[in-house]
Amino acid sequence: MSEMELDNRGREILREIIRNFIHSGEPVGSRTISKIHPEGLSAASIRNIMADLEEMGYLMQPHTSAGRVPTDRGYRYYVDSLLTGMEVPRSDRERVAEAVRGQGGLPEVLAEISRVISSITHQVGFVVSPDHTLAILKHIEFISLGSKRILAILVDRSGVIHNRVADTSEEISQEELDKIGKYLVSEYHGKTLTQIREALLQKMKEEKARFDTLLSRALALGTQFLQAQEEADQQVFVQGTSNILQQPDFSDMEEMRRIFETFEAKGRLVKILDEVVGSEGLRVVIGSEHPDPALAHLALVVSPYKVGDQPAGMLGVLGPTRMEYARAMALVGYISKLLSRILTVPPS
Amino acid sequence: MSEMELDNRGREILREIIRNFIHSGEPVGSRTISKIHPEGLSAASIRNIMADLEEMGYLMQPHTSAGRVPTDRGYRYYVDSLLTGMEVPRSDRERVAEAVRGQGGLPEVLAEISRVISSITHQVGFVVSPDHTLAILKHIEFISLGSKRILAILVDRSGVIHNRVADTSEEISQEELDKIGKYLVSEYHGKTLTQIREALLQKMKEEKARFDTLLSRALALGTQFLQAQEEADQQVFVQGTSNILQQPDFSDMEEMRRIFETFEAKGRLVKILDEVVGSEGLRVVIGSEHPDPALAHLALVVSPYKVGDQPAGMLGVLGPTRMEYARAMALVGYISKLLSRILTVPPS
DNA sequence: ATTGGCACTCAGCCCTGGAGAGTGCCAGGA
DNA sequence: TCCTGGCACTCTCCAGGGCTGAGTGCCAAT
Repeated sequence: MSEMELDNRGREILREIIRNFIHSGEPVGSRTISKIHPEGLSAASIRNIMADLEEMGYLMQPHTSAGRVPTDRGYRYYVDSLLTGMEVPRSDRERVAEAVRGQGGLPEVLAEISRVISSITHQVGFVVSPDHTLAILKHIEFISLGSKRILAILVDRSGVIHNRVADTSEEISQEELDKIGKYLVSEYHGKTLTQIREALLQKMKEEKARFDTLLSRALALGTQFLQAQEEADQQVFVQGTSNILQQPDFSDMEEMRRIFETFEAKGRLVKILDEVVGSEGLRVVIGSEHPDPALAHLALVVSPYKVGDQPAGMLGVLGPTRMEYARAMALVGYISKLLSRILTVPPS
Repeated sequence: MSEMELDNRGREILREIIRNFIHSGEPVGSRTISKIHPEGLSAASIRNIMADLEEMGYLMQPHTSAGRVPTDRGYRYYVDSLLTGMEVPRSDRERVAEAVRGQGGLPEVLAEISRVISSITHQVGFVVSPDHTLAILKHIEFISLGSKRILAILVDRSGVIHNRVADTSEEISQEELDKIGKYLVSEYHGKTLTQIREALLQKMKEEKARFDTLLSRALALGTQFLQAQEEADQQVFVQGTSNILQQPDFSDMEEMRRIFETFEAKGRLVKILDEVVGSEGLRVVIGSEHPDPALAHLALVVSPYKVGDQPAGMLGVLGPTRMEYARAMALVGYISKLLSRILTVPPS
């Protein structure tokens, strides 16, 4: 094996080194691997291979006389090519099931899921709530709060409740509001919010000339609230941030502070996640691969989940690059599939 | 001045020491104070006074040859007797006003307030949302989500929206639900949720014998949801946790972890706050005075706010005991009064 | 190609000694 | 009686030096 490609033995050694490091957190030396190695290579031979792996950028030494530590590139190779698939243990599946079965609306369930992820992996778990615009209209209701303030309550097919307050230019009576609500439901029941908004805009153009005040008000009100809804931030549930502090890998307070700041600024977090997550399938982002430097020493395992056939939200795990990738990936994959199923075919 | 009581000069010195320590974070020595002191006492005299203050438990030395540091008792005395009242600067008042004026419902405003508190004090800011049970009914609506699942939406007089999903024992049609909602509103509009619940329970006893299904269902449904509502956790908005990490006062990771855990477990946090907050007025809890050991090195400035004449929620600041008490107290007091006013006379 | 051997490097630890900050106490002065 | 200057003392902090243990890189032998 020279500098070009990784032969089979090199891969085996690399895997063993990373596995070891993930569990111990200590730089791993040639002797350690030599003892484990099935074919019984001597420490000296391992050293040669290690030197090669280092040259290729998969490993590095914290200092001259220490063992080796994986680089981000090393983890990347490990995740892409060395990882053996893993089942989610039965006990974990049960904990997830329990969280999903829980009482309360979707927000409560998502919060509970983030809690379970955090608790199983001992890392930071997160769930980003589904995109509102994909919600399918089931019921809409307008309630006058007095003097031109109107509250809109919208229920989607899976029982998620969206609400929004806005001001209108003119006073509208409660009866009229009821009628407008009924009209919108009867007309657009079963459509997604985006579809409805488009349909309303279309109709507004067509009907402009006419003077059916009820209808025009319905259109105005509907578009106004759907617009607001689209702009509303997605909710983010983050749990287990204190786990990050446990990790001995971190000692730099200033960096730590920036990480916590990122967790707190939910909007920024979603943006970062949006940048890296695809429309399909699980992604792993490791250390320096992150677009945001605040996460430069963290690894992210994230997967989108769907509502119907549209990607709607995402969930995952954040932790130090020294992370049990296999476990985290299995869990995140499992939950994202489960959640997609639940949201697509609503319970009952 | 001997061991018994603090004479005027002792108080002056103590105040100066604490002021100094709050700003520098370094143990303060006799020379430093001697230089500041208006009456021009020598360092040696200051030392004698310091020794007395230490004996009385207001100060301590981290080690023999260091300056003095306030004890929790010292801070307590400072807060109770040495603090000169302070105005909230105009610029801060404006930032608060802006947060309150913001678009969106109450939750958004409260979240924004916690953010402003954190940003002004550079500490952790928090707001606990008002107790649901004090809300005054304006509108209630039941929506069937199919197969015995029912969503209740309740709007109170200040425009806050509460919603809750629950299962019923038998299917109820949407028309019936509408009727039930209308009935409850017409009957109990303007009452608080607690009052309503009691009235309903009362009525249930009386009407037990009769067989008006609509009425009995209304009663059952109403009590069920109001019950659930009372049990619902109060929301807590916590912001600026990362500021805690900036503080050089903390270095013990394990303790830090426990603090962050406490911030994350909102329920536990509310319980702790409930224990210390009174029904009226601002409270300061310093270090070891805390009932919960997790906060043993933190200081808390907290005040309840009211809806009408009932204490409803609370808000405040959490930070190291080395905190700018005057500023924090002024700000928390100011905001709590402002919030009480807003919630009592809702912005039309 | 693999291995045992050997020299080398470096973090971690403990010890030491000097500098600096601050104290406690004492004796002299208003 | 209270205040103050002076002085010895204590203790942290830091830098330097020596030792140990872990682990490496390289070389010559198999």
